[in-house]
Amino acid sequence: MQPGPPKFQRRKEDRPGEIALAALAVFSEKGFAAAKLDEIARRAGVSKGALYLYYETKEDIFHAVVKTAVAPDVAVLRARLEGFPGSFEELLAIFLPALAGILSVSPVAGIGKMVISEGRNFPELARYWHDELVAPMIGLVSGLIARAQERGEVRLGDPRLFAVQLVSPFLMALLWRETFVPVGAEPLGLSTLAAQHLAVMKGGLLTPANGSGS
Amino acid sequence: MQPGPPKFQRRKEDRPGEIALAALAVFSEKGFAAAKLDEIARRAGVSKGALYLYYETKEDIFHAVVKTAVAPDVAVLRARLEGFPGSFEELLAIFLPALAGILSVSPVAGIGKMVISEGRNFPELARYWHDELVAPMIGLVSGLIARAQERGEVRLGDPRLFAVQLVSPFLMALLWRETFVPVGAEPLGLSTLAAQHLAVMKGGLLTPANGSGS
DNA sequence: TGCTAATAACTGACCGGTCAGTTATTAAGA
DNA sequence: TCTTAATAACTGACCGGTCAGTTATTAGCA
Repeated sequence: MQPGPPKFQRRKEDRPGEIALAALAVFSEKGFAAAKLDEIARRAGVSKGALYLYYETKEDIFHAVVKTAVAPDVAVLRARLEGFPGSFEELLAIFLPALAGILSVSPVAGIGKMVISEGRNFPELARYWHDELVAPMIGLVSGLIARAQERGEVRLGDPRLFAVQLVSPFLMALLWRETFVPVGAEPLGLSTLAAQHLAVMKGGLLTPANGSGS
Repeated sequence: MQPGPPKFQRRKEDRPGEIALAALAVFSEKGFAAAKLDEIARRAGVSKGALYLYYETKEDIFHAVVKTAVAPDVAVLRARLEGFPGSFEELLAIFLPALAGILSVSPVAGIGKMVISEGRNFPELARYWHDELVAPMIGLVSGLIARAQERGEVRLGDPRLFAVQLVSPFLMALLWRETFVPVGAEPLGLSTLAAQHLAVMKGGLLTPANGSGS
């Protein structure tokens, strides 16, 4: 009887991370409900039963995915914004291209789309995402806008809605890419969009003293 | 044996419309995959089997929903845009609030979110929606922008991306309402958003000769 | 160093519930 | 009476979660 290659190895340390990585891919591609645990297990190189050695439920796996794959990107963006020293116009010139860059690369895109897709049927997912990521980011950006308004750099208006105006084109570009490009639509150029959006926001959001002078 | 009220009535003419109406509600609430035919049938006041007297498959029912519930709204908007006589600035002042109004009321919102949600797993849905509604509308708006650019009313840049900038805040507001408001987030005021977005777009999208003068 | 007992990481067949779609049957309506 | 709209019971595929059994790995002992 040849021993042959072993059927599996015991790698307790690595499994959770590998499972979360595989789950990120499958969740991004299929969405939460349509993601099959069998496929996550297959891609992670383990059996389905092994998933339950490290995680309680499917939702538990999702939370792990968010923590390991999304939170770091957000933390970086957050740190960059919080400590920014320059004017609001300079902040915009940094922030918009940075956002475009992150969305091009980071798994935030796929997971974010998933939350939108499945939020209705899995409220825990929506609540977690909102409380942990969306609300703090919107609050941060709104605060920056409010302070710029006090300094007279930004026109009057609801800072929260200005924040929506700032980020929404990128959200739409992301959804466009995930939804319509696969069925033949022309992609939206993220970097061009960032540049163009920056120009328009400078002209429309900043007060004349600041906005026209660049 | 009392005859009692009849167990059902034969209403061949009305059934398809009633089923489509019930399906619209269920699809909007649950999304395509999670919408159960049993529930659609129950709300339409028929048995599940009756659905199959009038429609071939679940996807077939969805196509009926789009045709009967969404297309009319889009046609109205389209007609209003195509025949608009005034300047681009005047067009904006009509178009943005009109868009906000339609999204507040029409089932386009729910169905649109559904297409985004399920597009990945049901490409037919995404293709149909894109080809029938999204692409024509984007093309129409882009065309209007391009003509305004030729007249010198709008700044230079990719008209398609300008169109994205114009409509994306409303898309985001809609997704916000459907995704995060149910789990406790503060709603975004659609009409305030329209007014604020109009002001910013006037300042940033129109050329100085046109934009500053209102 | 080699042999064996003990441990626990891992497997994969299975179960219960769900749901799109089917069909045998009934009864409304002309 | 006859046609057919409509019902209600049914089928079969699918999938999250379980668990009895298997095997890689380590510890104990000579």
